[in-house]
Amino acid sequence: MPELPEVETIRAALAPRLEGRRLARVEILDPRLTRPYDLFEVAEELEGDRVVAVERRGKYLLLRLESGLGLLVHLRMTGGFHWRETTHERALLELDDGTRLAYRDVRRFGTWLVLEDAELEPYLAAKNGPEPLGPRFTSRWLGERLARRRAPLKAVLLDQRVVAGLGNIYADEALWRARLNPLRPASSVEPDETRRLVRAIRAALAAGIERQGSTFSDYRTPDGASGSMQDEFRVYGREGLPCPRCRTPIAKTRAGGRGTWYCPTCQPAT
DNA sequence: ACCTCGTCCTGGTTGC
DNA sequence: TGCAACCAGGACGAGG
Repeated sequence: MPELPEVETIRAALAPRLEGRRLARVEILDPRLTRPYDLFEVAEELEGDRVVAVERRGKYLLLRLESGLGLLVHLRMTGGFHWRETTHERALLELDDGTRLAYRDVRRFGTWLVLEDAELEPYLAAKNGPEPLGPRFTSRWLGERLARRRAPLKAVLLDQRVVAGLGNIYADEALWRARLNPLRPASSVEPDETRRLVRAIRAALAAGIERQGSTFSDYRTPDGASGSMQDEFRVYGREGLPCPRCRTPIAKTRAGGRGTWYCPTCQPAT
């Protein structure tokens, strides 16, 4: 499931080969991709437009086009781009250099949205809080958001308006690094714990980017390569295995409706 | 306003 | 061995 490190890895792989290229052909193979809008006409409109930048905001990929339009892609669970032919292709981009770029999405949760230049910023700002690796994500900001929420800490971290880009995996990994229990009410987190959490979120995501994301089911880079972050998971998916810090068996619970792994010793309930 | 839960979707895993 | 039920989860909408 692509989270910030996986989306950033995909962005970095696409940018050098997309930027400056014209979209010679745009084909939507699965109409669900653009639901609730009908993108078939817009797809035609995109043809001939030139990609000027490939950006990432939270878990969104943004293809900025010369005309001012932006193609906003959310990969959800199983979306991804592939330079080579693959299965479960839901859309195709053909570039003016003859290159074929396929959009693959087994489970079809992913979405494509085309917005005008002026609409992009308001849309992204409404969906996403600060970038966790950027200067706006401070312990003060996070502390203010946590203070007003009684939901489990992990559930609040999965709220993209609080911090953009965390998903189920990196939320668990960050909480382990910060030694915080995922089920604690968010408002119970103290200022020094919030500072630890900010550093832990940054470290967990930076490690993921460095390792080109984590591949254990579906995610691949556009070149078909696997990430290696899954070999570095401290808690995610490791029920019963020893905590890397204290050797206590990792426990599994549910938080915010999601499978949640943590160390009962390092991450005590209170 | 906040919180929880169901929904979307498919393939891999589990259990009988 | 076969097949159905279950499970995974990001975002969103319904309902409390």
